[in-house]
Amino acid sequence: MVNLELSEQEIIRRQSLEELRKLGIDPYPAAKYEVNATSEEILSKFDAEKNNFQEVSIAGRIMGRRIMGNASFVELQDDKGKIQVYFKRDNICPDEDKTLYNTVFKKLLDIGDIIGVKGNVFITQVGETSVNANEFTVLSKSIKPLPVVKEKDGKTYDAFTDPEQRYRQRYVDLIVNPQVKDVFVKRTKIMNTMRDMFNERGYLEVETPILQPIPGGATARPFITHHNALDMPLYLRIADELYLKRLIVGGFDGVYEFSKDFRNEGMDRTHNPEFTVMEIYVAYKDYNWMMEFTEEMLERVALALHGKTKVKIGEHEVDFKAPYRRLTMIDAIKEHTGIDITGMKEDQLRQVCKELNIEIDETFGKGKIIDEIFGEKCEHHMIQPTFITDYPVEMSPLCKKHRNNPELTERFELMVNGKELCNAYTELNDPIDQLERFQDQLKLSEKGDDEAMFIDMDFVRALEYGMPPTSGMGMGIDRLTMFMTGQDSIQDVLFFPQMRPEKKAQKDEPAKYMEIGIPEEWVPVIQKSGFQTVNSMKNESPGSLHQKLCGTNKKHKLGLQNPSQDDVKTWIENIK
RNA sequence: GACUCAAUAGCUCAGCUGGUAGAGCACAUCCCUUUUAAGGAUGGGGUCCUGGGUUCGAGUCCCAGUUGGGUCACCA
Repeated sequence: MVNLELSEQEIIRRQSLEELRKLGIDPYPAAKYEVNATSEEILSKFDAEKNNFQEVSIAGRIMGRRIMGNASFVELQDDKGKIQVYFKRDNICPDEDKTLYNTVFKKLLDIGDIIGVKGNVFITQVGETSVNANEFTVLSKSIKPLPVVKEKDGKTYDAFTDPEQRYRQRYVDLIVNPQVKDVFVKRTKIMNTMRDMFNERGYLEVETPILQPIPGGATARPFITHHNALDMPLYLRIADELYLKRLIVGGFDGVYEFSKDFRNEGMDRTHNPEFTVMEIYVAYKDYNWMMEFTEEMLERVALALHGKTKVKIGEHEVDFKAPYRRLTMIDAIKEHTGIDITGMKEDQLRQVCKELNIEIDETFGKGKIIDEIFGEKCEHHMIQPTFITDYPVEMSPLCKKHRNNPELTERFELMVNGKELCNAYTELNDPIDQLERFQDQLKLSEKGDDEAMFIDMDFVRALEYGMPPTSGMGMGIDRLTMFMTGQDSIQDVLFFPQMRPEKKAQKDEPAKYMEIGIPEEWVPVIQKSGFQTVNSMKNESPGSLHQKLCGTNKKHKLGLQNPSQDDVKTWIENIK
């Protein structure tokens, strides 16, 4: 019996699957398939005069077919791209038996199937490099139809564009939208370029705990989980800073980690609950050194990706060529508001906010107010890479005080395209100062600031043993990838962005139908007729329900013996 | 979290002022023995997101919900 939940095309493909088996062809063979060329290699290196690629073996997914009697053209897509394959009946079937071409190829294969092809490369009359197939092998039958996207001269027809489906079913997105693949290839290239540079300098890639008893190193609401054996709460890390600095204490002079961090906060175009940050710590350096290191790194990444330092981000062209402009936070505020906040007290800063029409909270400390002014009035102006330096001490509890001004810290953030891209310090290594700063955070927390940092006494103890002067930097990899690939949503640089679970339509189990006397084989028919639950039939008239069921039976040629009207009447009466 | 837009065939989308659900691609059957999104003909395919309401009658109007997008807020 046919499955009523399947669409017509799915049913046909399942039938093809059976037909293949009947012909002795395994639609899901176990054996490896030897591949000796990719579409990309063939298209870029084939030379008719050299007559190379005369015994190629390629494999991929059928993305389009043009069947014309005893000759056909297939678009075959592999990891690197697409190539046309020419199927000629008498090539595939040199003998009398033409089944392989007429039945297997023409009728039983579909768009979406994965096949292997052996043949020789040639150029068609129209001038397209193609593989002339001598034999083909079914490698995997696809029983769900793929969205068909066609293109001609760079113009795309019927593109698969629904964001919800693209993110939920990324595999489909990757198959039919090849440019999506490119973003993720670039993402990996970005990380590899950084990794290469760090390794060349002898810094060590390390791994630190994701499950942490104290979520430190940043201010953010963490995810909380529970360890059964220890019977204690654990937090998913919001940063790896405190662990990496412990490693600097331990004697590594340079450590870095590409770390998945988790923050239990809102989601939008630039925030996903889990995201990737690269953090690096280098001993005997300060934040001035780190600025040079950072601009060198970004220049190198841009060059590796694009071969040039200029990158188009939205409507702007951003140049990652070092050096970048350096501007203190106070100067940035002066530049964009005309107000010099140097040396102002909290109440004066609140007055400034009032004048500038910036809303602030009662609980805000001095540092947070300054940050608010900067965020409101300056941040979005910083299109070209700009280092903003010297943040107020209150908002940087892990950062060393400025060598010339104890109100400030030796911290910088790099702003690109109006957004923060990275954050770096001359690290605080004075254990007594560190403890005091943690205690100040506690006071902020008592004042009502729910994002103030937790105190990590073990980290303080580590500093008490002595940490060399160190500079550290953290960079959002998702955001960097967005910039470097011109995507304006974080969902487009994550393979599997977080989504609400798909809702399944509520449906009663067959047993519930059988309780009121309905034979099991009629349950799918009833559900197909629109009654997903027993209760939904309650107010239906027996005559109408009877007609609908018989109709479904007939329409789908199920061949079931129809129930009598009295049967149906009894069923409805049995519903409680 | 607020506001706003959207959800119709496997995919992309029409569907007016409420009156039997439409197209292109895909699919099937046949013809054609064939070259570039596309040869021709015919045909099948629908829980119009879900649940209520108004109405003689709802894809369409109203209310509530679900999911997604956008803007804002929160948030580094």
